[in-house]
Amino acid sequence: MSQESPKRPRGTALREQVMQTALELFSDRGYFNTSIHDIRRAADVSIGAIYHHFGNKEALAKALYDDLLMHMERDIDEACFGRGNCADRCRAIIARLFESTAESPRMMQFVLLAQHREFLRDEPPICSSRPFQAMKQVVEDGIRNGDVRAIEPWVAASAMFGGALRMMQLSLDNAFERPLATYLDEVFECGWRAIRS
Amino acid sequence: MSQESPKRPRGTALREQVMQTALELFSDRGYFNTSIHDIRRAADVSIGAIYHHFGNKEALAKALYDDLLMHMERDIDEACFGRGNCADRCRAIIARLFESTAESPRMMQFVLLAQHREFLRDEPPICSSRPFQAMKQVVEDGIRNGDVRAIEPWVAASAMFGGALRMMQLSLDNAFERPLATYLDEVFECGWRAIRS
DNA sequence: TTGAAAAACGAACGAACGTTCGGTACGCTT
DNA sequence: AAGCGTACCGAACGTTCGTTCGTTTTTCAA
Repeated sequence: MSQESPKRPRGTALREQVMQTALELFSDRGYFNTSIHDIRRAADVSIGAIYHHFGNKEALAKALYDDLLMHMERDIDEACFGRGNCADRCRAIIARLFESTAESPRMMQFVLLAQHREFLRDEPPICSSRPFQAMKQVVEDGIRNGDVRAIEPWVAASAMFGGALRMMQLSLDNAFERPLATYLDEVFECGWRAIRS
Repeated sequence: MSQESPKRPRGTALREQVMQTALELFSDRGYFNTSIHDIRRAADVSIGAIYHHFGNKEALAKALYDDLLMHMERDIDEACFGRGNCADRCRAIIARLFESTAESPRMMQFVLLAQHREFLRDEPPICSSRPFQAMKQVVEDGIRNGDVRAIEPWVAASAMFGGALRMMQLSLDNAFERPLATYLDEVFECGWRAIRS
């Protein structure tokens, strides 16, 4: 009988414990204001365990970043699934992003604001990561079948999702009193008016 | 006779020398990857001089940040000057921001991407800084006199300028081959369609 | 039961960092 | 000339950080 001790998580459990703690500290105080010793203390694990699982501090951040990007990509894929229409897809993507921002603000904070290139030096810019490429692809498909005006795809993607992303940042900065989701209709309407044909 | 030595700048000249060097290093490698000793070496000044003028590292960053925000605010004010029309103002603001991004990419990088709250802990979020408030104000005026649809001001401002700001970030990440300015017409057109009545 | 690999532990280390401080150089007033 | 304040200098300091590594504990197949 293999029991997972709540006090001293072993194996995969410890790995996830460390990653979750690291996410909290990194997004609250920033990567450089968080030491391995801080993570050790907050996660109640040993220095050795962290280095056993991740190798070094930068690799821990990279593992976290990859994990969060994967989640975000899955969210976007799920939002598109079963929707053929460009407008429907865009709306579903924004809705999903808004939900994630409300439910897991730290995750969004890390992905959007992490300024990851300051500590992941050779990581490509976030605009070329899979989830953002997928968003651009949806708009490009819209241009191809005529739902969207024939404009530069970068411009179209920025116009469609730029406002929504800004609203997410503002929400993370606590600029709003109402929940982010209550702005969904207006935000989508603006983005769609910007690019529809 | 007071002569300004080019080799060993004195007074204000040294101060600006340090700030310019700090901007280069901070925006190239990031605040935490740049040590005071790095700045000392690159600016060819002494440690003592830096501390004499700025007090400490964080205060140097703050001085830089305030200076750049002031520049940006002046840019926006100048763009609006003499233009009463909301659309004209918005277009002029985006044009000016695009110019600044092309001319002083490091300045824009620092202001937009610096993730300044990671090292300026008690600085308010950038969305509440003067230049961004000014952009929101232009759109609010547009709503008041009917040029812009009656929607939540935050949504309208994000829709009008969110796409442009995203394009600037993409440009700073070298996502484009063409100069940023060549997208100006399309970017403005998208933003304006999003919010015009 | 045993043995060896994997996981976890944490004291200790060396390098790098931000900052200090005792000092010198210079310009201006008296 | 003398006195004074500002500007500048840089060796040295104390701290913190990421990382190492010898050791202990756990797991599990044989």
